[in-house]
This record gives sequence, C-alpha cells and structure tokens, in this order.
Amino acid sequence: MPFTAAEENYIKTIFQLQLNEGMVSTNSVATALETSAASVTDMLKKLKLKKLLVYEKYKGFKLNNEGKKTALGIIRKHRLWETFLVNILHFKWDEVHEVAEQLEHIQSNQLIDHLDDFLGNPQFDPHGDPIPDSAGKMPILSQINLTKFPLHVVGEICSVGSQSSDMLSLLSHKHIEIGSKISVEQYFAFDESIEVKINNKLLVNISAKLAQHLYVKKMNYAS
Amino acid sequence: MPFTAAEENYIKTIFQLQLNEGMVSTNSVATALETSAASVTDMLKKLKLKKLLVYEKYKGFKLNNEGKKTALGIIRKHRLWETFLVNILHFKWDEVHEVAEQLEHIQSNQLIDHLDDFLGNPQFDPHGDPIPDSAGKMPILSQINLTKFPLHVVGEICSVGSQSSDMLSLLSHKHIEIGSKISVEQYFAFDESIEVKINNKLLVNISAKLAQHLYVKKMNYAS
DNA sequence: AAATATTTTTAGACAAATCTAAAAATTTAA
DNA sequence: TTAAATTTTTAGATTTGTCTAAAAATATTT
Repeated sequence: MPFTAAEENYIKTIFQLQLNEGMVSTNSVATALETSAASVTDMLKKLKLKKLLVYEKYKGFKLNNEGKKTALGIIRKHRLWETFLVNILHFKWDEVHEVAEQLEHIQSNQLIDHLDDFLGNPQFDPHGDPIPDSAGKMPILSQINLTKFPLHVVGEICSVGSQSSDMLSLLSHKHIEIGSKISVEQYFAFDESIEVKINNKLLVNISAKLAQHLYVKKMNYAS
Repeated sequence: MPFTAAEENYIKTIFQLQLNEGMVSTNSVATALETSAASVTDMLKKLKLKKLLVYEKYKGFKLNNEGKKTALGIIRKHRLWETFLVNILHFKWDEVHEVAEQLEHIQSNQLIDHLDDFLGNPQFDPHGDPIPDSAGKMPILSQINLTKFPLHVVGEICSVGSQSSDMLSLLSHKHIEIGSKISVEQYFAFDESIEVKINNKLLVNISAKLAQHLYVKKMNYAS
C-alpha cells in the first residue's frame, strides 16, 4: 500500500509521540504538526480505516504493528537521506532536515535499498540517531537523556532529539555537536538549568529545555 | 515561486510539445499526460494567472519566457537525478524514469546545485539528452532523427526521445543503447520500417515509430 | 457533585486537481 | 456555405487535506 505524504507525516509523528507516552492524544499530534485538532481527527479516521492504528473516539490512540512498521520505513528513508545529504553532498547537519522531509516521501524500494548500499549501510545518521534496516530493526544504543546523566562523568553526545533549526543553531553556538565530550558539572534547581563542560575545556550553561533534547552515551573508560 | 507537482508536470509537458510544434493544443497535452481535455483547460487558466503562458480560449497556447525558464529548471532536475540514479546508484537506464519523475519535484536549489557538483557538472544524462545548467543553458548537439539519417553512414545513438519503459525494453532487446554505432542499410517504403546495422555487425529491423524516437550523431571520421 | 475548563469531534466550507456530460466554438467536408 | 465532426470550454461532482465555529464528551476544580 502506498501512502500519501500527509498520511506519512501523521504516521511518523504519532510513532515518535507514542515512544515516550504510549497513548497519544489528538492535541499532541496537532501541536507537533502545527495543524488543528479537527484535521487530526479527520486523518485518524482515515488511518483507522487503513488499519494502521487503534483508535476509539475520545479515548486516545496508538499505531498497531502495521503502523509501526510503516513508521519505521519512513524514518529509515528520512535518516538515510540525511546521511546522504551530509556525507555525500556536504550539507551541514543543521541544514538537512527540511530537504529530508521531502525526500522521505519518494516511493521506491529499489531507490532506498540502492541508496543504503551506496552509503555503506550506515547504522546511525548524522544526528546520531539509529537507522532502521529494511526489516525495521534498529541498533540499540545505551543512550541517556542529559537531564539524567550523573555528575562529573564524561560522556559523548550521541543524539539530538529534535531537528529544529532553532535548536541546531543554538547547539552550534555553544560548540556542541555529535561526538562532543560532555560532563555535567553543576545542577541549578532554580531554573533546572545545568552547567556542562564540553570537550574537557569549555564551561557552558544549558537550559532545561535544551537538555531534554540531548542524549549522551557513557564513554568507554578505555578510550 | 514554488509550483505544485501537478503544475510542474504540465509545464514540462507543454515545453516538450512546443519544441516540435510551436503552438500547443489542449488535446495534445491531455494525451501526453493521460488526462482529460477539461482538466487541461482548468490548469491552463491557472498557469495563465501565474503568467507562465500565453493563452487565449480556443486559440492554442505556449509557454512565455518565464514558463520556459521554469520548464528548463524542472528538466535540469530530472536529468541530474537520472544521472545520479544510473552513475551512482547503478540503476539500469530503463529503470530510472519513474523515480526521476518523483525526484524532479523536490524543492531545494541547494540540493540540486550540490548534486550537480557531486556528479561533476555533467552535460548529458544517461539517455544522451543535454542537461541545462543553473541558468537554463543547454549544450547544443548536432543530432539528427534516425528517419532522416543518410544511408550507409555510420553514426552513434546519442539520444532517445522517450523514456517509456516499453520502448526502452524494446531497445534493450534489439541491443541498441546510447553510444551504439548504427548505420541505415535499407528503407522499406511499404511500412516505413528501416533495416539498420548495429555496431557494424547485427542487422536489425526498426519500425517507423521506433525510428522517430532515435537520434543519431554523425561520427567523427577521425574516431 | 455541580460548575467550569479542556479536549475532542462534528458540521459545514474551501482550495487543488481531477472527472463526466453537455454546451460552445472551430475546423473539415460535403 | 451549410452540415457534420472535432476540439475546447463550461458546469457540476468528487477526493484529499485543510480550516473555523459549534457541539459533545471528558477532566478538573471548587
């Protein structure tokens, strides 16, 4: 079954929301897609008809297995295209999102499989997020949200939970990128901001909101 | 101004039709796009409003300079993507058309310029057709339709005036590809078919219809 | 537990792109 | 040069995805 670009955007968004929350609400999807709640309800009916999600009026909803499989296929395409744009076409990592949002809707299994091979079957995209394989399997990464990372332990930024260019330019300003070494030096209860050390040198303050989007991998003591 | 995929398909089709005929008719566009004449009329009104074509009711129409510039931009994207698919992702030249039809509608100047550079600013696509540069200029090729090619002169297949997979598989069956050497050996008035010699060896019969789609470049006597 | 606030759904409308059927204009042919 | 055939346009529907405004259901608060 082929899906429209609009359907795919809903599927992808619902998938990402239900990773955190289990059940998803109409309003949360509307906010994420910057559309009205009424539009979301309309689309939910369609996706229910296509048997991609479990949904009952007023009760919330979530993707079923078929829906999750579809979402992983879209995420696979998105992350492979981002990898292509950064690694091959030399885009900067904060410039790729908008274009990848378009490319992810191109319909051709042959295309995406050839692209995957050409890129060397990468496991992670330039933001550090795992790329599902053609069966929908993703490598598991023991990554922890920065807000939950222990004090004074050196870790490595391995994923960024958003691709908004506002956020990416903020990170750029703070000299934070995928692979940067980071340690939490202090926690300020007043505004929940934290002070971190980047690459064992630079001390930087990070807001609670920003920290919620940064994922860190504990570094191998060997390295 | 960004255009919808539907608008772009009309613009591209009208451009190709007016190359041969100057003025274009509603029916010819409807046939080319496999849609109804009524739909074409609807779209013409829209494209006129956007000042892309010269059109008066019942009088035929053609793209103005703005329309032609837009068409060349779409053709540029299509041919660059075809080059990418064949040269980089190792698609066969008769498999790329459908995917390129989708990719040509991706909106990003940065993307297409980076792609152009990555491919080495190619002048011709895998079908032998010239690729417009970012200003809309195309290299000129002294190519002649096979039906007008003189007898017993060796030429080289340099372009194929259609990408229908029906036609491309027929060519493949006859062992004809871009770069094949070809000479016209005999002309049969009865059905306007011609007998050609491929690569100085194989004698093959070609229908009038097929011949109309093959373009040949006179070979340099030196090579 | 009743009143209030929030969330969700319905109802009705709109724009884009398409269709069929019928009317209007043009072209061809007798 | 009328009549017939063809082409083109209009009129009215349909589908997809969206919207606003109002109604219905659920959740919260006093």
